[in-house]
Amino acid sequence: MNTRTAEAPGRVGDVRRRNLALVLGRLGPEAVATRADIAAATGLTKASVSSLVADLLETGLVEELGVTRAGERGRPGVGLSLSARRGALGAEVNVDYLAVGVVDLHGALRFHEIAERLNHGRPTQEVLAELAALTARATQAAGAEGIELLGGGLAVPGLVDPDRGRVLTAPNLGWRGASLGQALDALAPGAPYGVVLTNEANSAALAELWYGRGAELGDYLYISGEVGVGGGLVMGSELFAGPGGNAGEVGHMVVAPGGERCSCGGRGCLETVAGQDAILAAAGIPADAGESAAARIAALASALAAGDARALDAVGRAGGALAVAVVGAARLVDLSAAVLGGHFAALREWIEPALAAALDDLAPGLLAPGAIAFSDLGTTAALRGAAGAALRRALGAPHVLLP
Amino acid sequence: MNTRTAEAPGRVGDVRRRNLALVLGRLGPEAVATRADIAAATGLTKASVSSLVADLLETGLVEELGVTRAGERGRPGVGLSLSARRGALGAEVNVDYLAVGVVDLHGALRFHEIAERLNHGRPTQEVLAELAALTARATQAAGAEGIELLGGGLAVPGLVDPDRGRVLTAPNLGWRGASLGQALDALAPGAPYGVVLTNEANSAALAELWYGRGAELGDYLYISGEVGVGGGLVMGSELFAGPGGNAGEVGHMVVAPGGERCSCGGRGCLETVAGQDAILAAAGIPADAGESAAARIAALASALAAGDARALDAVGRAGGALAVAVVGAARLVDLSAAVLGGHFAALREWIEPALAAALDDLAPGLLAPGAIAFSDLGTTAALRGAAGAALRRALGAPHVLLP
DNA sequence: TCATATAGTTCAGAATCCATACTAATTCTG
DNA sequence: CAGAATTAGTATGGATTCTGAACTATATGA
Repeated sequence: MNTRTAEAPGRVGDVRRRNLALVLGRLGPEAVATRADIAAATGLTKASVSSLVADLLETGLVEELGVTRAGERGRPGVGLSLSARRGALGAEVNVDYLAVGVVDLHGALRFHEIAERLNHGRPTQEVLAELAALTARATQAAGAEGIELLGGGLAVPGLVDPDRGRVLTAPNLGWRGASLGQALDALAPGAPYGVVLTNEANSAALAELWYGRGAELGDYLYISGEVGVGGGLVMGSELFAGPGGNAGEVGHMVVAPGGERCSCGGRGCLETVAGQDAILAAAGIPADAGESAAARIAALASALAAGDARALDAVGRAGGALAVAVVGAARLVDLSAAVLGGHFAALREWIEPALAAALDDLAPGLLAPGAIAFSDLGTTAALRGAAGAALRRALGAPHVLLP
Repeated sequence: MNTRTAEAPGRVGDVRRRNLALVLGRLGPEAVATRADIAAATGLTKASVSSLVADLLETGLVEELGVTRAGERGRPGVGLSLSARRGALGAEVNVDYLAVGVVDLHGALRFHEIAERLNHGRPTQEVLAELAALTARATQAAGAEGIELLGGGLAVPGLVDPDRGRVLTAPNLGWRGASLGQALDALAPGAPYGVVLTNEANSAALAELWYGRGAELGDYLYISGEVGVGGGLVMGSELFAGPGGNAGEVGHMVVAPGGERCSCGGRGCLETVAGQDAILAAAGIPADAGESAAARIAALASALAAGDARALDAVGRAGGALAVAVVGAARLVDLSAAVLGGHFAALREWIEPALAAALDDLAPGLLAPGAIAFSDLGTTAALRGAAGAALRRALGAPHVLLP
């Protein structure tokens, strides 16, 4: 490697870019603050804040709300807040559905549409064309509500190269080396921050941070149970992407050294114990052609509720395997919590005790009680995360909206 | 958590601080460049580089070497290089020795002294007093060679809080909650960048990056085999410390879910299979009171060379356990290499094939051939890393040396 | 010896922040 | 109810540091 990163030189203007983002950060989602509040919180002078806010108002990201009723002495301040009239598009291609949505700067999901489709094996172009029709409706709906789209994100269940807009490999879709290129930006035409390709589990991990259980947990590992088992690491309120951008691949951590062979060629991967197919097979739920994954998980839940021994054993082993991965993450990168989504959230009632018991055996006291949370976001997680990432791009670089 | 980190506002002067460090980065260890080279490489104008270099010359971190013989047309440039007359102190307290050294800005170990001591259970104050005597000799030797010390680092085998100068827990020394405070800075009196407390494995991981096998590998997991098994993550040419500063604790990743109970209270930790005591016990090497760890490892090597079945099995299992941890790290944080130090390096001949075979079984193709390296730094690793970290502090913040 | 090429310096102009002084709008007090 | 006190926000001048263009310095080559 030895990539001596040719860092860009610092210019005088960089200071302003940084401070613009700093001020925006103080407004956060839905938070209202006056110029004086911001000056006190950031350490900038009132004069600088005034100047910065003037620029931010011009971008349209920030709105004045009028005088705040302080009830105290002195001139009341003017409330500032992120504008709910700016938003971003989120889209997801998953194995059994397409989904799109629009999220505004207050974090509200202002539009949402989901289309059940079995996408495995369908040609990339065909899927994208259908997705474009959905996003066109989303864009129109946003326009009707007075929302201007800043950018967008597309989440897919696989490894991606966001810089080149390529899906490197998405085994559960049957995609490999698909270049999306212009088709990506066409999902949100004219949006100043463009459309970025992301990994579905990574997006869901971020959605948990911004719109779910993540904020209260701090730094955590998100594990998504879908056909595959994916994940994302959130540290310091950011996704940790890793040197090559593929961090969080918990599905292929080794949790059972002498275990079964995995589709990845390895052995004893988490996916071979806790993946959808693995759990369902171990529980003896038959694979019915054409039946959706959600339906099979529901059947498993029924079996568990009825006390079926095979099912209970399968889910218990999945919980134990998750514990091995969670301990590994806690030790290796010093995480203190985990959030489980996908079928793990659906099977919470049975996964949770098994996981807790295994944690207590493998590393007692490592995680605080309550450190394992379960996602409430369901199928909107990935698209909310993808849209949220676009919004963060805007909040992190507001200067591109200035002349 | 939700620690909305009160980021400092950007000031105009920050630009210069950043650019000073940027120029220093171009000089790197031993690299020679002219002002024009630096301007071309960084994107700064010649005017800015001249001004920045003038400041850096004043700090003493940089020296002019005189005219470079270009042999080409035009005025020859003046070579610039980091000064070998600036250095930092490195010190290590380990279970069976104390060690100190002085490393200069060219990366050369200019002084080195090691004192064999069995430190387990000795009072902190007593050990520090003895260490201070060693560092006093190191400081004097540095002065005699014309080296000015910028700062220092002290590495200990345990969890530390660098900000407060506290050893939280160092089980193998029997230290717990020891506040070093002023004793730390007293190791390098008057050094402008102070003395920082670090974890021994983390320091060794960095030493590998700066002075060992790390630069060629890029991003890697360092695993140190000592009485305990420690580690450090190096990504993007930096140590990844994790949210709480305790990342890299590979010794207690779970590698054998049904395995033995560990001293940490958990079960199946890497340390229970690959720690010094675990390997020696499994190999049937008796624990002789007063005998140094190095001697026992040597005895194990003899047994291995003689083909002793118990010894071979013990080391083989350690290699397999290491593979589980390495795969976990590769998946979770997208690392592509590992460096093994301590007794793993001493037992390389037997560890290496076992590890390679296990990797091929658990995750074939994940790591490139040659991705597993073994350290050559021996007992100097931690102190070189601790000194190197002090030098990097200086190179990253040269402005503190200016009036 | 002079043209050409490259290294490095000088200086004016622009961007930006801070400190200070100012204006604006509200509550409190006599 | 008028003026003092308090807080919000704006305007202005000075300091820092970058860029760009013009300049000086020192080499090679014809």
